[in-house]
Amino acid sequence: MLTETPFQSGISTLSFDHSTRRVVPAGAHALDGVIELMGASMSFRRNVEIYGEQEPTDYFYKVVKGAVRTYKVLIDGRRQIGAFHLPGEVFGLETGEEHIFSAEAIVDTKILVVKRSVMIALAARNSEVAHQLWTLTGCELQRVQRHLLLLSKTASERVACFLLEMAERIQGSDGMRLPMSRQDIADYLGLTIETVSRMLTRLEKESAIALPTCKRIVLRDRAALRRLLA
Amino acid sequence: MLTETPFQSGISTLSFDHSTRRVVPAGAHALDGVIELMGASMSFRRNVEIYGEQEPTDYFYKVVKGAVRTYKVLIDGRRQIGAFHLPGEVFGLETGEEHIFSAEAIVDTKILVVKRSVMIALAARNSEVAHQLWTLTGCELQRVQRHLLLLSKTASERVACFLLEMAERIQGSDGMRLPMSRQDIADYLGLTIETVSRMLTRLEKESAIALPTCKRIVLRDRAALRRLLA
DNA sequence: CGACCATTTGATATGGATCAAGCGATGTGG
DNA sequence: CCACATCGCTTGATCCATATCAAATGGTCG
Repeated sequence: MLTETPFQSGISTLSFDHSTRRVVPAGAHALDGVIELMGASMSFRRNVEIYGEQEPTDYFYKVVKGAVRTYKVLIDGRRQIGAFHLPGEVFGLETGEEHIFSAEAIVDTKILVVKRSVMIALAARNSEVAHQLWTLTGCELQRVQRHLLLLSKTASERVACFLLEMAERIQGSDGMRLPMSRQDIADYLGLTIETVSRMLTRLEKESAIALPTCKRIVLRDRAALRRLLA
Repeated sequence: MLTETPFQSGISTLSFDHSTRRVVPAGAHALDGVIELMGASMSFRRNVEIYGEQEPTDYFYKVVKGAVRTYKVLIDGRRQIGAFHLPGEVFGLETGEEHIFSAEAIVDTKILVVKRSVMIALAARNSEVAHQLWTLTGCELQRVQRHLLLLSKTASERVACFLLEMAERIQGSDGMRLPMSRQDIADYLGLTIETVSRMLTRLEKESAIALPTCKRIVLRDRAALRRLLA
């Protein structure tokens, strides 16, 4: 019942990954490589929409510089942020015909876009690309599942979890500079800005973190934060 | 940089889908077909574990009869249910090396299992299978995203949303028989059993539903339930 | 019938939302 | 360079939806 094509094994060549700036085996980052090679560069100013919900899922995206939020506005006006995407990350990997979430630039942002149809055609001919399309989607699935678990925790646990997650993704010797506002954080965590602010203040009083400015956060006691991860 | 294999198009043959009991084009349900043809049948009694979290993701599963819940127990002892899987549905489609959630039979359940490595090898040779592996994972991603949005709603909205979702998946002329307990529903919706029970009672008082027995639920006014979907 | 477990119902407590005010950073024009 | 306006953040007071605790009811199986 299955049509067969010659089995594909091994790695045939090398390529340069512009996001990690290293030469890597083609295939190890085949999809990333495709985006780097074939992607069109686009720039979006702060708060500008990249795509809207219900628009056709015509492209895959990769953040080069800046930060992106995906979100959905509920009927009652509240906004749920689905994800933050930082430089090097691929987003827009949906299999449905239409986007479920909207995407906006949080700050001035540069992204690469590749036509979805091109990538799918490529995946049909190249099992390495197909495998990676699947793997990336699986990673996104894991991320959303972790986000789901986050929403069943208390406010302080959510904030601690968010800080540890961001610290892993934003490198910085003297703490990290968050690109997103308190409202963005609140809408990601399913809390209000007031609650987020109160929890940050509490963590600062407990010396778990320091807040030199409101966007810059230093994790002073990661163990204390991890103890909050219910 | 990409190794190429002959492009694969069209549908070459037909197959019988045992879950839908219809002859379908191979490829249209290629992955399902593989599971039906190659899957090993297994039976699990009510409340028996199918796999545990942190166990290696060695298999893909398809429910034949019964119902399955996937869940994670948090440090504080609370349980978050990630999904309910009903007959005909594929689960265990994770790309990571280890399961993030555990899976248990809700009632006496029959499932088909296929080795993950076999399916991945097949996907490497057959782009139709690869595409479907991706598509199914994408559907699961959508499902989890909808679940995430559910958790940002009020208690009555969550319950209404759950009932409409289940009604679409469980056919039954005179209402549906839910396989899961109130505790399962509560842990899926991030509520307590008391709150779930109260919301059901309220919906019954408002004539939106009827509760002939506690497991059997009749949707009497779907429009009223839909009005609750914030 | 009686025991057991799941569900419902009732009374009270509480975490986070809401409403409201104050504070601090950033930018603009004089 | 400073006064002032603006916007985002923090802090305080109160309220409410849902959790928690407790008891009654109902359904199932020996």
